Amino acid sequence: MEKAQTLGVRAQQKEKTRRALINAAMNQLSAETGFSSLSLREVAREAGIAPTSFYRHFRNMDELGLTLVDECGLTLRQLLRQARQRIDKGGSIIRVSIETFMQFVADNTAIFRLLLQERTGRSREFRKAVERELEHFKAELIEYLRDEQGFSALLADLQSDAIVKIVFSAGADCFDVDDTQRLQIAEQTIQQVRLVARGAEATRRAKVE
Amino acid sequence: MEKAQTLGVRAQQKEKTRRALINAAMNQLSAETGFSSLSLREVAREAGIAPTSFYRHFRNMDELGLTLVDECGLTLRQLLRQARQRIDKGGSIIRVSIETFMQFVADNTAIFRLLLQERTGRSREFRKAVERELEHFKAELIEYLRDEQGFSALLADLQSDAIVKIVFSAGADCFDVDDTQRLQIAEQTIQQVRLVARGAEATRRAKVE
DNA sequence: CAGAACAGCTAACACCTGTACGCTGAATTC
DNA sequence: GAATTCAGCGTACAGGTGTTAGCTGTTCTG
Repeated sequence: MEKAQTLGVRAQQKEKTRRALINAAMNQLSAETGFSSLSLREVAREAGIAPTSFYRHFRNMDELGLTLVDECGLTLRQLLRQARQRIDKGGSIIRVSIETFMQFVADNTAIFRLLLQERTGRSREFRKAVERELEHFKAELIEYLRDEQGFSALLADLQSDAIVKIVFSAGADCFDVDDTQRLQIAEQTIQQVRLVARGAEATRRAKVE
Repeated sequence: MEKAQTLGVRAQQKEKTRRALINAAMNQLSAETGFSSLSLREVAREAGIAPTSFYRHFRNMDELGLTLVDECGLTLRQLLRQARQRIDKGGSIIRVSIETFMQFVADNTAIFRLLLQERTGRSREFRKAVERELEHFKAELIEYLRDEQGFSALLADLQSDAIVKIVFSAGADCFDVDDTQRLQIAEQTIQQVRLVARGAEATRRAKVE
């Protein structure tokens, strides 16, 4: 709204169809097909524009894909940051974070699948982009473990890397699963993260003594 | 050899071109493209047969893909089982298993990528197939933790699930990486698995007391 | 208000895709 | 040795793909 007025009718409209393209891509992703086998023409069709008009917004499909990856990571991180603020009113940080994460996966299955899928597939550029997102999570977790929990830099790194791996893998487990099963997975993941935390704690003690 | 004689010239030749198709698919996988965007025609071309002859061996590309997944899981499991036997002559089971695993990933990058990629993508049937492979690993690990290490069923399950997640995620980290970096990743993974093991140990103690 | 900018369009291109059909020649069977 | 089986082939079709070139009408700019 506020930006729209300063943007002019034209740019406003352009942004609108850009969103339409992004949404169309996300919709087609939620079907059975992966991003790599989805076509410029079909995306354009669903967005309601001519195939050739696609190029007014993205140089090719890959550019659209990278946009999707960026957006997905961004919104997920925002969500988790909000969740962490809610913790100050009491509650386990592990539990709240993981439950938030799982809720995100359930709500945005298609786009989260893109994230996980392109982590191992497609072009190197895609993989780098996803890895960058995972690094963001890891970095925030490291900061927390070091500053709030007093872990050494090395142990914080090792620990958070393991946790990110466990949590994102658990996210992948949620794809073909109903709500109650998802809650079970969340519960299991919480316990696993606690396992790691406990191991790190034990390691710290062993080194201090 | 021994089977070839009883198999007849004809069946022998058929098996040969079947392998050619499988190898062709693996080769094309090692390029940049994922399995979903790889075409029957190109695979047939690389295998040196006419496109239509493909159907003499597989009903469609998906059937070929599932074959690939099965084979990959099978050889990896055999490798790990061999590794575990070598352990009896001394050496940490964690270290030997993970180093074997990482070596496999380095040698069979293309097909391992298929495994990880189809875990989150494509048809439900593919995902189920990959999940089945992961379950096999988990099951063997559970057995070891329960019988040899004396963990409770619940704790063994929790622990091995976490370990499989960590190790396979680490495998994904090896894609765009040279040999020395891969060794670093292996080292880090070993420490992380030990973290989990230590956490599980601490949990067991806490429950006993 | 004239002129530039530009999102979106249509038409057309060269190419690739999966698959149906029917044939051929060698291996197999009886 | 005649009959059958069947892996592999060539042809052909209908439909999809990305991308180029050039037009149109609206919005923005000076």
